[in-house]
Amino acid sequence: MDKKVTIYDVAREANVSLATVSRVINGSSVVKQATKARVLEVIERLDFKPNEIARGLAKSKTTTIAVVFPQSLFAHVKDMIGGIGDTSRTLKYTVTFHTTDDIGEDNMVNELVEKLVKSRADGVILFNNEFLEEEINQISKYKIPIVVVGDYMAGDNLGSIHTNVKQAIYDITCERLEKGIDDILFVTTHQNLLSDEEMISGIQEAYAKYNKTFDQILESSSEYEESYKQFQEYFKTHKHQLVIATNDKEGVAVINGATDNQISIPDEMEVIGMFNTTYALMSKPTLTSINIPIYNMGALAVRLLTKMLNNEEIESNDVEVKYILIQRQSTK
Amino acid sequence: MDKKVTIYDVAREANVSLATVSRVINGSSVVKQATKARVLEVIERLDFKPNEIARGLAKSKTTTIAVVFPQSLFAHVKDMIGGIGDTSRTLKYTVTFHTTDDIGEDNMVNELVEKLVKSRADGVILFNNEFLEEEINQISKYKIPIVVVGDYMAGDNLGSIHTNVKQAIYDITCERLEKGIDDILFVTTHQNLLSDEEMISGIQEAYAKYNKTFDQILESSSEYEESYKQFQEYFKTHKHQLVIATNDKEGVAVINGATDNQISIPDEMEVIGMFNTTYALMSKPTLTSINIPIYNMGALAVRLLTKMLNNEEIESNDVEVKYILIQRQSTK
DNA sequence: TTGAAAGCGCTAACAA
DNA sequence: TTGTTAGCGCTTTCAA
Repeated sequence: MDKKVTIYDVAREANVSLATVSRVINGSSVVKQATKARVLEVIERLDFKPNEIARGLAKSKTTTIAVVFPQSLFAHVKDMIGGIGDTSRTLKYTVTFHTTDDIGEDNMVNELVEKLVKSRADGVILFNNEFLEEEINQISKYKIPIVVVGDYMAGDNLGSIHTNVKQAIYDITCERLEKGIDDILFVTTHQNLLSDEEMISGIQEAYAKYNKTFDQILESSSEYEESYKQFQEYFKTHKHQLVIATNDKEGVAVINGATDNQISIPDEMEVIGMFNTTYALMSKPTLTSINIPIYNMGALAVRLLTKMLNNEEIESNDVEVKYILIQRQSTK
Repeated sequence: MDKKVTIYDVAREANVSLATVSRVINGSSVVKQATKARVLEVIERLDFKPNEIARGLAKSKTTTIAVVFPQSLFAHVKDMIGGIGDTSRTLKYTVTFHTTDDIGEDNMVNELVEKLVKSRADGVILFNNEFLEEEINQISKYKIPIVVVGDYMAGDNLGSIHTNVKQAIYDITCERLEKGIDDILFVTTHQNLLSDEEMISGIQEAYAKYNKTFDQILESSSEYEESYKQFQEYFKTHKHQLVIATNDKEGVAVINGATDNQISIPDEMEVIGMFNTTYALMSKPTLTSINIPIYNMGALAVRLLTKMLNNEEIESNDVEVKYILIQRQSTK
């Protein structure tokens, strides 16, 4: 076990050429059964594990996909990692993770691309974030296939997995406006997996339909503690009929902040969160939330990307997944 | 940009041998300034990015570290990823992620090791889990350095980052026993980042010190929804003076389950969670929790591993990090 | 200070 | 069905 055993060792021991060994480990069908058996026996006996690096060099393919995301999006990416991990495992791809700061130092994107290119990842999965466009531009130069999660995107060597949040928000808003409820607050944070611009335009279009204009947007911290404090203050002097938050953590902060000010939820004020995370289950009252199939988005991203890599048939390189509104106690 | 530019292209363009180019990109000091400048200019102009795969093959080093964890531990690993990502980024290491099932199929560990060995990762970071021993045994055979997070471990090519939870639990328990509080319930889940055996022995030793025996242990689901239901039932017929949970999610489930049964916290029952996560801030009352510096543990794991890889001086390959009890409303 | 050349461990024509 | 051989793109002696 001391010296790494190579394909040469196997070849010598099995009395065949290394080409034959290579054929065996790559499942070529031309090898005679007897030879194959002999080679396999030797591989087993010597505990030979083909060096993926050497193979990568020879084939100019690494069967590696790079996943890139800003730290702040981690909470969302987290649930996706299950889907990404499982799928890439069954598809025999290795995944490398690259996190970026949120600070957005000037050369951050450059550094990232440098690393991606050097590592010769076959493809990359990106998440909707404020530097997305820049990232795509840079990476595309090197013809590396990209799949973006969280925003609509399609093109050459470029696909995406997304969900129609705009529609979701539009529907919710229309439903309230229909009932005469029009004091809606939209709460967002700096970084979000799903485009908050889309969501806002969803609300706006709904308002427009009822000949009203919408402009109640509040930005809060992605740190629960901070946004909770913010809402504790905020609800001393404010109250709305409905609050829509871009994620459950904010939603819970709203519930707790409002409750501290004796605002009764959902009677006086309704709250809706997003992503249907564990957070939504913990609050009192529990939080109504838009469920986004995060795990699936991860799985689909890997699936789509590998299809692109292997030139498989692709129905659409711009995949939409369905959301569902999960009703809980924070809405009527 | 179409054909990948290689070191040959640079060499030709700069009128030097590829050895010289190699020296330049590896920062060798022997190259004449003028030559170096010329080469760098060409590198820039051609946008040459050295192929890490080829380099890996030539040097038999990949500057890659593999991080392996079971899906169920993700919630904990999540916060560590920041530390792992940041540190490996500054140290110029690439990290690959490998998740394992919790099902623990027979050959799961074998498959994992197969992948690790083939990928020629320089080192691996493992997390405390039920298959840890098996994983270590298998991986060690290939002389791949390992750092374990979450449990004490030391040896040849083996280090660890851990925290003395046993002491933490021991202290907490003693403090109560001193006051005559001896009805303590310990709540654990199937998989945990920190060894619950350690924690339990911490309680037991405290009890022993007071000539009592401890045996109130409850296993609950790692799914909040399930454990919440479990505690809603449980506290219909039970009550304790103190509940210690192996993580905040369980702690919140306890608080909510008990509160539903009109058990007043902390007056009638105290609750302590672990890891000091956002969950602990959301509950009402907020949850007292043992803060474990998760980010640092990730950073330290990478640091220790890279030291092992580069034969740097190591004070101890068994690093202990400090915990702190964060007092909140769920304890008196 | 630089260059020539032999690997690193594998794949993939091309021959046999 | 198998073997020979030329790469893949870099690092690293050894000479010059």
